[in-house]
Order: sequence, then C-alpha cells, then structure tokens
Amino acid sequence: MPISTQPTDCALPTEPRDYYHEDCPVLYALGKVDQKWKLPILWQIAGHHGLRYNELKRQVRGVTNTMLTKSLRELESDGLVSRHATSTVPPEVAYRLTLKGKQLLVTLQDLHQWGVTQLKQERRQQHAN
Amino acid sequence: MPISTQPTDCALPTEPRDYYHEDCPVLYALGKVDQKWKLPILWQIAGHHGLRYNELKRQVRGVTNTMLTKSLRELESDGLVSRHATSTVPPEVAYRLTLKGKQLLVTLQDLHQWGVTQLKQERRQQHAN
DNA sequence: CAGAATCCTAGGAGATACTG
DNA sequence: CAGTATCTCCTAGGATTCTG
Repeated sequence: MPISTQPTDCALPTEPRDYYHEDCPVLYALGKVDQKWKLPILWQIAGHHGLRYNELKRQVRGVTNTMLTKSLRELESDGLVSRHATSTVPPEVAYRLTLKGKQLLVTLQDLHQWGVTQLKQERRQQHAN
Repeated sequence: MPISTQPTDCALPTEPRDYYHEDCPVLYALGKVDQKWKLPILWQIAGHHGLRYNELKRQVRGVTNTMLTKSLRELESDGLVSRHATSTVPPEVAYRLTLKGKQLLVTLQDLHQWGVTQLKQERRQQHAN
C-alpha cells in the first residue's frame, strides 16, 4: 500500500478514499504523541531548553517513574528528544528537544488555537446558565 | 484553575508552567479525535459532503457497529458532526460535518505535512539498507 | 541520580446477536 | 436501515519496590 503524498489527504480529503493507519501521515504523526504524558514532557523540555530526569519528573506533575522512562525512551527512539548522559557517579542525564521534535510542536499551533476558541465558547455558554 | 489563553501555551511554551489536561487547549482538542475511528469517520464524511450510516460503515473499513455508533454520538455531542434523520420507514439518516468540524480538520494540515516528511525519510532509510 | 522490575487494574475496543 | 445489547479481551497506564 503506497503512502499518499497529496497535501489534502487525511487532513481534509477532497475525494473519497480508504485510510489506513499505517499509511496516513496524520495518524502516523498523532501516534507519536497520543500517549498520556508525551506532550507534557515535550513541552517541559522545550520550555527549559533541556531538562534532567528528576527535574522533569517534578515538573510533569503526576507522572510516575515507569511512565516517564517509557515515554522518554519512545520519544528518543522516535527522534523527538535526545539524551545526553555523563558517565560519572552519580550520573547526570539531560534531555533536549531535537529539531524534529521542535518542528512537531510547531505543527500543533493551529490545533491549539482551535482549542482556545472552543474552550472560550464553552465557558461563555456555561456562564449563560 | 484559569484557562490559559496565550497562543504559545502548550503548543510551544515559552516558559515553564504546569499543564493540566482540562485546561490545555491542545489536549482538549486532541481529546476530541484521539479515539481510534474518529478521524477516519470525519474524513469520510468530509470527503462525501455528508454520508448515511451504512455507507459510512462500508467506507470506514473495519469499524464495527458498536464503535461507529459510539463515535458518531460523541462527535455529535461535541458539535463536530450533525445528524439529519427522516422519520420514514425505513429511516434515512445522514451525517454532515459542522463548521466546527471542518475547522478542526483544517488545523491538522501542518501535522499532516510533518507526517508526510517523516514518512518519506523513513522510507528512504529503509531503502538504504 | 536515574532509572529497572513486577504486579495489577480500568476502560477502549472487538465479536456476536438482536430490533423498531 | 440504522442502530442496541452483552460479553469478552487486551493493553495503556498506575502502584510499589528495588538498584548500579
């Protein structure tokens, strides 16, 4: 099954067709960040221009060791963050965003704006009651 | 907890802060479409300018009655699709995108482009082996 | 400090059968 | 035609404990 390359595929199809998760660029991209803690982790790393493990754990409120480690490993193997470790005792490990990671975050701006607008409308309606 | 309104919140934070799912516009927006079948459903409806239930079931390959109905109900209550039924026998039900739904799909264009680029690079690397 | 190893559970999703 | 109603299963995620 070939990967579709037309810009309007999936995002806003202009004609009917089949969508397979493996081949859809949108589902592929969402698959990189649709786990519970990945975006909060990415945002924290981005906001600090690099963070250490325990610092990250403190900032991403509520995340457990298990999930933080798992998420970081996946983000790393997906090339969204890079891991920089010193082989000292105790170890120092810093996580930074890669260019690829930064670019991914930027693509969420429009979605973010949509969310802001909808949340405003929801609050307005609740206030009207 | 106030809802943050700065355009760069979450999408690309400029300073450290806490992120709560309930208050983050990006997580709010993603929450509307991060179920398995919702985007494929939205894309099919968008591509056909409205679709009937069984037609939708045929087009969204692999979806079950249970999940299709559940997804449609949620999309409807989230205001992303509208349901138009005739009270005839047998019934005719058409689903259409709302403006809100269309606008949401448009916000995925950048993410889509990112996905296209990454998929190309992945294929290039696999081909090199 | 920065994790790894286990164990466990809730709920998203699938399969199947039925209906106004 | 356009759905409901059950049942089951799997796995993302959580809790807890341990370590180079």
